[in-house]
Amino acid sequence: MRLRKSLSEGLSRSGFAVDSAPDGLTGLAHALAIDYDVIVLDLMLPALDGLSVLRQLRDAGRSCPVLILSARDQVADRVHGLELGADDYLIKPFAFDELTARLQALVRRRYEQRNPVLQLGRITLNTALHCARCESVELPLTPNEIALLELLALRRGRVVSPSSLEDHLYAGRSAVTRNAIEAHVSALRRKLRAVGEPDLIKTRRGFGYYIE
Amino acid sequence: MRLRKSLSEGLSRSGFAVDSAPDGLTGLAHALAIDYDVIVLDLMLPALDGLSVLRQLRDAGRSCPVLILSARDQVADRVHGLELGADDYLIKPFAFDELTARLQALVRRRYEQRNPVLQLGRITLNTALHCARCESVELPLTPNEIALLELLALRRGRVVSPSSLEDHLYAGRSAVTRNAIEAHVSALRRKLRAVGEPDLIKTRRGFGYYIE
DNA sequence: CAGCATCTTCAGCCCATCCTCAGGTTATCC
DNA sequence: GGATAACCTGAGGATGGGCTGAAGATGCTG
Repeated sequence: MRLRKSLSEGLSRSGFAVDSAPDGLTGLAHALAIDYDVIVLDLMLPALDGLSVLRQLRDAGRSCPVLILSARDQVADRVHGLELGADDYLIKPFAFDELTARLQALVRRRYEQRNPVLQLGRITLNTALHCARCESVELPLTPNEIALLELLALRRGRVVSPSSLEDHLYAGRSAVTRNAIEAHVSALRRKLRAVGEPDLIKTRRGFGYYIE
Repeated sequence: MRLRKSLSEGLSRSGFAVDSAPDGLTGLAHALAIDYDVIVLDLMLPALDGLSVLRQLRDAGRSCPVLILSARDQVADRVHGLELGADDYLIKPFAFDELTARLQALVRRRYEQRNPVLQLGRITLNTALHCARCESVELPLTPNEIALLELLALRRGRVVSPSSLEDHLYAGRSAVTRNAIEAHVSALRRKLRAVGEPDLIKTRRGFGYYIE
């Protein structure tokens, strides 16, 4: 395909080390074998379409940043791609400079560990869309509840103190009772319990809350 | 510049491996190329001022700890620096010991963030989760007991005085009997004994407690 | 302005945790 | 080896941290 060849050459000239694959199946195989800094994924692919590649990549637990290339009329697919955990997209035809700029941004972001999709047990948390799903059922969380869940998820494996949670939820604004955080955690837990994840958020008495 | 040279030499003598740069531009280049443990940043620099160096460093996603050196009248800059993500600051002129102490604190904090797990004999202590395990069995420690264990573990190899332990456990709050610490050590030892580590915490009569 | 969703506070409950006391044990010093 | 101070430890009442349901406060939307 002409686009693939010219992309490869252009990106190489821009300083990227490029691997390219002629179809979805080989691409997926590469992506599973090698931990790339970033993946450019065309939605129109032979052998296995782009969205399936993305889904299988994410199902395998890979968090590598993915930029989708789509035609102007593939709006639904694009949205679907973002929900599946794509990180960015470009509409064909695009300016080459735009592509390199976005790829660089994605690579940079990767090192800040900001993959927007986090898997927490059976819960999938998308920090870009600010929504949480349990096996494709969306949880009806309020803004503060989502914010809490994201704060804990992004720091998973560490205990987060209530005061730190306060700082992030009410950045600078008026002081609230310590109980406000507790109330939100309580509500959040109730909703998690309803979908069968009662122990996602744990308490470490005297220190704060944590996940995992 | 005299300050730079004497700082370099002093820190080297104190056991730090030091790189130094004559101006902001070279400093930034070094900082982007190498993942330093900690950066000492003078706000008054030729070629590129300290705050710009800091901003560009953070924009590039680098989280390396930064200690700012500023003159007494640069209050606004100092505040701005902390907002940009500096971790500590010192006002010139400063005591050299103060600098090394703070740098060590920053390095230790960074180390703890990256590697929050300490191994003490058969006990694994996770300072991020504030929990202790003995061969994957979690010890049922109370907040004060965990805090005590962490304090001793992070200073292992040196004796920690009861008053220093008090300071950390009851930061500023009401004074308690000296016996309170003893009681907690006692409880902690009992739980360690129960998993077969009876001699982890030792007493140096007249000075305090220590590990190892 | 009414209706709705969300946020915050209140109050009460439960129970893990704390601190102190009192008496026992060990090290240190002469 | 005995006196003394430092340290240890078990027990129990008091404390307060954390949870939760309900209700008032706030703010957004149509």
